[in-house]
Amino acid sequence: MDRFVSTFQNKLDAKGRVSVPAPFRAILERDSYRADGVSGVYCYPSLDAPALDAGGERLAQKIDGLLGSLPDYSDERDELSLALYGDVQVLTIDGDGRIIIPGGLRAHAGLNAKVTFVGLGDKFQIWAPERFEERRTRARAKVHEHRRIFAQRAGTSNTGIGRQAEDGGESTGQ
Amino acid sequence: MDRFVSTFQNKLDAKGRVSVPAPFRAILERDSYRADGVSGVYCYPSLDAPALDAGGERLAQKIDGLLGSLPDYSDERDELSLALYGDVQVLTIDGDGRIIIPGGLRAHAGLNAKVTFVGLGDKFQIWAPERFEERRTRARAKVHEHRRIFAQRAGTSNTGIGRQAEDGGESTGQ
DNA sequence: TGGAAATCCATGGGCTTCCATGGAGGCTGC
DNA sequence: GCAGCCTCCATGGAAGCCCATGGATTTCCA
Repeated sequence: MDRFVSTFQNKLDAKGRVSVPAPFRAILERDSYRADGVSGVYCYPSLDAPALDAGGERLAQKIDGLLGSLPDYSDERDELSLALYGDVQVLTIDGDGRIIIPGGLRAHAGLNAKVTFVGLGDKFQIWAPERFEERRTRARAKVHEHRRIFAQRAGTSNTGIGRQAEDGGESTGQ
Repeated sequence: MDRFVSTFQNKLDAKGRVSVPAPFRAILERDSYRADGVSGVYCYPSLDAPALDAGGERLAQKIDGLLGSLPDYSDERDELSLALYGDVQVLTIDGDGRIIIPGGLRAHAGLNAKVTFVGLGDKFQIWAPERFEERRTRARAKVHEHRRIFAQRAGTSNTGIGRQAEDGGESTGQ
């Protein structure tokens, strides 16, 4: 299955447009349920971070799945879908591979001139670069902390995961 | 499958007309059982909220299914069908994408100058903006309450849903 | 192997279309 | 004849579409 991986930094222009990194775009196209390949990006404020969560059909189905576990037309379901679906926006990718990030979402993530796209497997996130760096530093520290646990679980094999990340090797999309 | 998502705020004019948000309209058209694309909107007072529930063919079929699961001629079924069908109105979308909300429905939802449309997946709701904000806040709180349950159901992967929030960010369509 | 050509991609800008909104008639039924 | 409803038109702003550019990478051929 396709996975969103790696990070990219692109510019947000005066009209609020950003290029979606080409690799992400390719995944989104394959993930579209529409035969015509016209794909949208489901995007909503992250619940746990000043960032945006985004993904394709697969991500949307995941939300469906969560709500599907509640009985149809129960009060509870209505209430939860109001919060989950109500905050979602479907961003369309234009002919040049760009999306427009609406003001509300931009505000939530504190986006300015540049934005960072981070692959997270099933989905990706959109961050303001500064905030992302900060979060990344913290995350690396945590990974380091848990390194031994990973190593144990992973047995002898060496995936490289759980080692220190010091590469700095950004795969900065241009 | 198409989903109603995101929130929009439109004006109710002096004649009681409102534009149905274009994305919702597109879904309704695809969902229409009529080849000509002329679509109606099934609309009725929400059972548990000062709002209106609305949707297309799919929604109507879902209600049929719900009622069909109850025994014929049971009191339960009679009551429920009265509640569900009794107040249903089929609103027609005019050439400019607007509907007229009849007085009874308008009263139930307490609509005035502006109305908020919120997507709930299978259907959407129409709210008075103030009441909507209130409900949205409550709903978000509930999502956080449920975060653990959601995190479990979502499996190992991380949709971000159900984790702790620190935001309060808006994501209002337009 | 080195250099030229082709390709991909992010970015900028202009232009057209869409969409929400306001208002003017016209049809119909009472 | 009047009220309610529907159709049609006008408008401004936003969103989407098309084309141009320039840099980086890859391909290909001499």
